[in-house]
Formats: sequence, C-alpha cells, structure tokens
Amino acid sequence: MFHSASHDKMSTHIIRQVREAILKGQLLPGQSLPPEKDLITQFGVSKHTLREALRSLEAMGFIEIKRGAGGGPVVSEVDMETTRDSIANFLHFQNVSVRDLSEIRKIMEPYLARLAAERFSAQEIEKLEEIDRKCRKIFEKKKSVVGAKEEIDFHIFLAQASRNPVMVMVLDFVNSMLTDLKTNIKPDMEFSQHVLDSHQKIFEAIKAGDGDKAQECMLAHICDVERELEALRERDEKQAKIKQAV
Amino acid sequence: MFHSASHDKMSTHIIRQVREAILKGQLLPGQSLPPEKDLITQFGVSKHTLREALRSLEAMGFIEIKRGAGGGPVVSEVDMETTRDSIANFLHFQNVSVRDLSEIRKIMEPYLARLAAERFSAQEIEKLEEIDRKCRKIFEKKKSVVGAKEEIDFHIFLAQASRNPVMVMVLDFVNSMLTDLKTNIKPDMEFSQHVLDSHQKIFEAIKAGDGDKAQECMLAHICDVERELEALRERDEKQAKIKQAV
DNA sequence: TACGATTTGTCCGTATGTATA
DNA sequence: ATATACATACGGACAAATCGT
Repeated sequence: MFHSASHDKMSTHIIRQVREAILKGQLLPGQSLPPEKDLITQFGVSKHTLREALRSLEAMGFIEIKRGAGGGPVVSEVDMETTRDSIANFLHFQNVSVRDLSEIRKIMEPYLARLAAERFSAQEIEKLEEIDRKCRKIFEKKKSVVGAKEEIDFHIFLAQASRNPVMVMVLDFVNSMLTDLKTNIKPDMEFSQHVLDSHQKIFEAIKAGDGDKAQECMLAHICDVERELEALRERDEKQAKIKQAV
Repeated sequence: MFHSASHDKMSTHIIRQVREAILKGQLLPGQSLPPEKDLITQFGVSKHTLREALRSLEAMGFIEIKRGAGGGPVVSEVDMETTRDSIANFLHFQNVSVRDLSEIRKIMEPYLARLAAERFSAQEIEKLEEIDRKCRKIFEKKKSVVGAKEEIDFHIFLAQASRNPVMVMVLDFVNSMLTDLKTNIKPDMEFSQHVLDSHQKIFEAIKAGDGDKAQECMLAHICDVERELEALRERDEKQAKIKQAV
C-alpha cells in the first residue's frame, strides 16, 4: 500500500521543504523568511499548523524567530550549542563515565597538542598565553578554575590547530560534558592548581615548538585529571553511603 | 535584573520542565505523559501553546506522539538518528572535507581495531564475519558496497570493542557522513573491491588476535579510501569544468 | 515620550481524522 | 461495526513585543 503525501502531518511537509531549501543553499543564514501570514497563504495551512512547523525548525536550530515589527523567522546557521545539547541529550541515556570521556581525550588531545607545537603562529601562541592568563586570574579570585569557560577554551583552542571543524566539535562536547561532571564533584584547590601547572607545561612545550613534549605533557595532564576525578567520585560515593546508613 | 517567568514564552517553560524531568529521571523512557487536554489544564495554557511545546520536544527526540485512543505523548530515549542529523546539520555549515573526516578516522579507528583484536570474544568475531559476508553478497548483487549499511556496520561494530558509547557515536556520524559523500561521488567497482579486500585483512588480523597488524591494516585501509575518494573528487571537478566550458 | 504599524504570542471554539477496544 | 479517546487541523480575536516616526 502506498501512503499519499496528504496522510503525513502537514507540518512535516513544511519542515522538510524549508530544511532542504536551507541545506541546498537556496535559503542562506541571515535571510528572513516571510512573516507568518504570508507563509500561511504560501503553504496553504492554518496559523496553528505553520507555527508548529516553525517551532520544530527552531528546535533544530535552523531558524530564529523574533517578535515585533521587522521581526519574524530568520534563517540561522545551526550552532555549536544546539548540537552540543543534542549530543548531551543522547549521551544522557548511554551511561557515559569519566573513563569514556577521558579515553577519547587520550587519543585525540595529545595529537592536537603536537600539531599546535608544530603549526602555531606567533599570534596563536600569544592568544593561547592570554587564555592561560585569564585562567590564573579566575583561580586567584575564585580559588578554582573548574567550570570556567577559559579552562575549556585552552583545550578547544588547541583543537583549532587541526583546522578541522569535526575535531573542534568533538573536543567541544567532550570537554563540556567533563566540565559538567566536574561541577557536580566540586574538586578542591589542589585539583585546580594541578590543572594550571599542567597547562603551563603544555604551553611552554608548544611555545618551544617541541611536538614530542607537548604530546607527552598533554597525555599526562589528561591521565592526571581522570585519576583525580575518579578518586573524588569514589570519595563522594562513600560519603553518600555513610549518609544513607545514618 | 531578574526576568519574571511571565516574560519568556510559555512553551519554553513547558519544554524546560519536561526536559528537566526526563534528565532527572522523574520521567522514564516508555512512560506516557498525560494526554493533551490534561496537560493543558496542568500547565494552564491553551491547546495551541501546549502543542508547540510538544513539537519542540519531539524535534529534540525526547518524546514521540501517537495518535488514536490510548495514544498521546510518550517519553523516549534520544536516539542516534536524531543526534546524527543534528550533527550533520551543524557540520553542513562548516565545510567539512574528506580529509577532515579521514583525519579523525586515522586517529581513532586503528586504536579500535587493536582493541578488537585484543578483546573480541569468539561470538563477536563470528558476528563480524557475518557482517563481512553480507557485504560480499551485496557486492555480488549490486557490484558495489558503497552506501550499504553493512559496510558502515563493519566499522561501527569495531567501535563497540571499546565499550565506549561516545566512541561509538563519533564513529557513527563520521562514517555515515563519509558514506553520504561517497554516494555523491559514485565510486567504481575497483573501489568496492579494495574495500572488501581491506576488510578481509583487518578481519583476519582481529581473528588471529594480532593487535599490531589490525591497527596497521586499519590505518592503511583508511588512507586508501581517503586517497581514492580524493582522486575521484578531483576527476569529477575536472569534468564539471569541461562541461562548464562547453 | 508617545503613538501607530507590524508581527509574533496566546486563547477559544469547532470540526475532522485515526487508532483502540 | 460502533463508540471512545486521542491527535490533527482550521478560523477568528485579542494581547504583547518591537520598531520607526
């Protein structure tokens, strides 16, 4: 049996059409779509149906909708946050451990540290140093770098050494998920001090253009973080058991 | 300044509440949400508003909505397809090349082939052989394995050697994006034959428990595919130029 | 500051299609 | 086969936000 197109939900038709127009480049990011009332007539559906379709497209990150005069639906590039959230939602059901995230880091980040040491321009080295300086300032004020955007930025910026957007994306969500775990575990000052020291060593190897050493220091750093987080997690579990017993 | 809750859109409140309930485990996959009319009264919104929220949650993969008696919104695990699509949408705007995808494969897949050789049980080896057999059957019928689900399955199944869901996910979308590129390029029979030969070598190394060799063969396989795809792409570009000139 | 124009956000009422029992 | 429960779809009205004058 064949299903006639009209058997599907109307909104899925609209979603598919707009989505394909964007992916084919017929609609470019920044361009405005016609306002609701025009789209209603163009697609021949009711306001209710059209708005459902726009909501879905918005959830997928394809459009943003602004209210008021001159507003309306605007095509936008699907951004990293939308994608990161989607990945995080998926992995939430997959029982991801610190070990899983660290395993990926151990494979990829030492490679990237080496590339950075071999490829970074003077400008890029300066930018990396600035990120590191910001980390230190945050530590001095808050006595922690955990959850600090700059602490992740250090790693993401290295990923950009690869000039590979897929690599950047993977490192982005791996590091951001790890940070989420960290903020639950609430590491101590010592942990943050170790992180800053490790970053320092990695930075110096990169600045010296020493690929071998950068690779080696990065691997050691990731292993350290994994070990310390595991230890802290076990400590928390024990405390939880004691509390439960009381 | 604090924003009063009433400043945001009603649907975002509903989305946030349901989303958090699911992520906290208060709502488990498989559970039904109350039907529309009950949710309307619970949240104190209109049909239209509620449905927009449900559409967004559906687009994010958190719920599925079934029609008819006994239907309604059902909580579901966010699945790989939803996530894969989201990633593909994001990377569409990032100019991803065969080289970018291959770079990730070169880092991860040889590592995974080694793990498979070291860890796979007899059952798993048998399963892998069956996947390979299916690939060959498809090749004999269609004279190609490009775009065949089984050809990706070979790589994904190896990723499962890591018992690492993040690894499986990364390999899933990298391989599926590469396959999308392949189907556009339309490789010849020779290409498919090379793929099958490489898979054979990798399989034999894994079966023999030879981690070194499995790692080495996998790296060679990925480099081969990258090189051949690049060559085919250049060929297509030249043909396009000739056509344009005429 | 204020007002009008534009455009989305929200609500109500009603009718129709679809799956289950 | 009929009834029931549920989502899907349409139209009209008013509120709220934003922009320009």
